[in-house]
Amino acid sequence: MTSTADTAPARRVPRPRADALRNRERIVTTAREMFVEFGSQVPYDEIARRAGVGNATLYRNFPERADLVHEVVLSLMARVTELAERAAEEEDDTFAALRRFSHGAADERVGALCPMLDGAFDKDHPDLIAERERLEEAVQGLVDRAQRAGRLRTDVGVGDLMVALSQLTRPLPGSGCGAFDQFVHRHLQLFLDGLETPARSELPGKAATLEDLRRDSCAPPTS
Amino acid sequence: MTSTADTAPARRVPRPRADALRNRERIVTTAREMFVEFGSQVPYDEIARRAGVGNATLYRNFPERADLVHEVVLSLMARVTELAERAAEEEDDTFAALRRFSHGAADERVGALCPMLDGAFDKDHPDLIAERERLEEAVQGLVDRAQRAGRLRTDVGVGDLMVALSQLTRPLPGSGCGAFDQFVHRHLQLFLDGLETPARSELPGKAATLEDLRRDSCAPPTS
DNA sequence: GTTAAACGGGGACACCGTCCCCGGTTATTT
DNA sequence: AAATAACCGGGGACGGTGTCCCCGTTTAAC
Repeated sequence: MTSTADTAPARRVPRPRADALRNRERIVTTAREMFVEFGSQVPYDEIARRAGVGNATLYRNFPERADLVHEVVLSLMARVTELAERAAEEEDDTFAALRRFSHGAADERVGALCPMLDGAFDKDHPDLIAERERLEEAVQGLVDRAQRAGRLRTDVGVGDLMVALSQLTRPLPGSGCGAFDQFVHRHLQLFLDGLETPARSELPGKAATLEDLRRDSCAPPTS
Repeated sequence: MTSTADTAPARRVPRPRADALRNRERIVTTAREMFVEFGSQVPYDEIARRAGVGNATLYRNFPERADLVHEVVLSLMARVTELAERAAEEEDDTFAALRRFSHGAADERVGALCPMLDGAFDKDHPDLIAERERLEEAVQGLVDRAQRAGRLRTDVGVGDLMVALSQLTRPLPGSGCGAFDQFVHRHLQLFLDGLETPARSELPGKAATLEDLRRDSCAPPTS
């Protein structure tokens, strides 16, 4: 299937084995789920077990935990960005686009992005900056459109949406069961209802941009 | 052992030392904060350090971790219950009462109740059941009143409110900083706006009672 | 069929949280 | 104010757990 135009260089065969690729994919997927559920400090061996691979495979693919976190965050951001872009493209109603994006992001467990905030990996990696800019642009576009159309209250920002989205979609710790998944979309829907115009109350504080999040989230906890 | 009945009129020393009581109080308060921030598995020594007491004092007061969790949950539930009762009593506007309670509960970090769900302590303790009934009654009263007054949409239940409240007020893992505190009340306010009548959208699923929560949240994750 | 990369499990090492012991301190009693 | 006993707090040993490597086996690729 992968008919990549590799005119074999004289050096070595650049083809990784098929099962190796499959395992790597399984690991990233599993890690994303477990990061959301238990945080990015979840034991390596647990990830390996749930992914159905040996722990050595995990260590071979991601010698540093930061590598794995990086990969997970990157893949998730890409998926969420695509969600935002497609929602903007395919929905005429600006607020419906926002709803669609939000529910989609919830399904993707966008809460997994919170390891971005605990300094356990390189926030300034080029890949990450690039992907982040795409994401910001896409979501900011959704917000702007809805606000310009007078459907979304103007006292909220992208940061508000993303943080609330993360919070509402996080599973309760310990309970591995999906019992709360049924609530996630209910509560998200209620939150979105609150975002719609006309505004029903005055909000404390000020609208949060993604810039605000990055800046404020780096305070050392104890020092 | 100590002389029992002949010298002292009271058989037991009726007075624990003043600083002992003070320390115990400090411990519970600190533990509540740290449970919210890091979960109920936070190291004992850390709690002691932040509370400004020696670790031995902590172990002397709460030999089992379950004892400490029990105490924290109980005190938190009591405070939240009181919030609900006072809100119902002092606010004429039914929806304003709901708002006041919700923001108060957010300040109390009601998200700390989620350790209730990881089986790390006795859910069936008499004290706990009693306090839980008081809490349910109080909050249910707020909800009923607002719904009967036509201010609160009727497709939501107490469970929806409590779960969303917990989710929105949970601090992000790792980031010990309170940078997100400023967002909590904003997002809660937005959520509450979504709860008000008239309903702006149709919710998926069905209204959640507290009964639903208790039943669904006890599935063993992996064992 | 041959080759070598990839796999998976077992186990040693190191780190961290738990828990106890004991000298010093502080509140209470006369 | 001095005596007394309970309480406090830090240091350190023990045990558990996560990390990481080694090696025999499997499996995809040629």
